[in-house]
Amino acid sequence: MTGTRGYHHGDLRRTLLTTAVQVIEESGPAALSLRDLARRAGVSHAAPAHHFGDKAGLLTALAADGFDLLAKALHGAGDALLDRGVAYVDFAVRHRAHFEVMFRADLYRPDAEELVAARQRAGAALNLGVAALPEDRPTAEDPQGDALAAWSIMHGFATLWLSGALPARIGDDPRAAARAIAGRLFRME
Amino acid sequence: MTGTRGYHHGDLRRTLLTTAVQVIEESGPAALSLRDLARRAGVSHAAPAHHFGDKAGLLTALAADGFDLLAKALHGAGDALLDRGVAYVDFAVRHRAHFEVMFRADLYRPDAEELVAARQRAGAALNLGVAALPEDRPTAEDPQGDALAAWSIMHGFATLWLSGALPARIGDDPRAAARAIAGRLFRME
DNA sequence: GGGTGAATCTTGTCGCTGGCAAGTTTCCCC
DNA sequence: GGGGAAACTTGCCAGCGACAAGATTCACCC
Repeated sequence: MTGTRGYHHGDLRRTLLTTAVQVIEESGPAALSLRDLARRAGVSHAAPAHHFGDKAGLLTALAADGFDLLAKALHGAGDALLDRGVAYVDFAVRHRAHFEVMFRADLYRPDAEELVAARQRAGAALNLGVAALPEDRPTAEDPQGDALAAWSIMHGFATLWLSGALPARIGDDPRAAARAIAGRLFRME
Repeated sequence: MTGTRGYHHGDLRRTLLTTAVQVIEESGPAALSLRDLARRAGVSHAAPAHHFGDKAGLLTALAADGFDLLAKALHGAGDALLDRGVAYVDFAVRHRAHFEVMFRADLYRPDAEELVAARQRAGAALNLGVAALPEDRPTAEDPQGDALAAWSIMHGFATLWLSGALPARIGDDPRAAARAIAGRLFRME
């Protein structure tokens, strides 16, 4: 299973995915090329197609990996909604390539089985944070609205951060900035 | 200046931009092709390069148009922050193609002169809404944080809406949904 | 230990794309 | 009406994604 010599690469599928993440982090999803990935892995230009079918197939697998990583990150962040919100932003910054692909449904096949399941796991992890809010908050009658508001503000901050649209005075610590912003929703803490 | 016959197209630059918007709305920015645009406009495959240099040049112009449209939409929405927030989401939904390109800096030249100016105009229109908040709100000491929080929640909601990631139960009226979400920030209204 | 089917990877090809170079036609303005 | 600039053309090249057909190796079972 290990070793990269010989006719068989040994772990080409994994290699292609991790290399794709590097390329996307450096140059964005638009710059990704299956032939370039093949060259970097030392295989022929048609080898990737065997594992993923086509480019959308590779990005589908990458997005599914991303939703699974996100679900794990959220679960590891504790129960409080604020902590989960900060973990969401932290995930977006640390796994920028995954995050950028996950929410660009035109790049992959959003109805692929593996992907739908992973996305559901991440969604469940998100909603759990809302259940930890105090029950006497003013908006307690509409927990789905609370979840959507929390998701929106953290997703928006993460997206703006990654896009480089934020002014420089924000600083370079996305976790701290996210915590300050998120605290304005509800009286979280 | 009008008329589309003859060797000179007459209004090719404008035609290419509006056609690009249609294509992006239907199939996303990744599906955009300069040669396809040229075919639809009835000109040769190299004609677009004369007006925009390359693909990034066309998208730079499209993004700049988008920031200008956004600035106008925000100014036309009244002074209240909540109304500006709803107008932001409304802009994203109505001008989906512009919006998708505007926040994908890897697709264009973010330091182009025309674009920087347009983005500044839109940013100023955004910040004006924060100035209309009541001065006795608890976070009044940090108006820039307020602006960032408001921008984040509306940008996040718009992005999630466009990406199709939201559950169907949200309904089909983005303006109403945005207003309900935004009201949770501050005691706006 | 040998054979067989499946998985993995290769080579070759096609149409499409973006970008460049060089040439042609038309417009504008003096 | 003439000259220079602007707008558009044809022709070309390398790179890409996708497909087809063939070569090599692996896994498993007798």
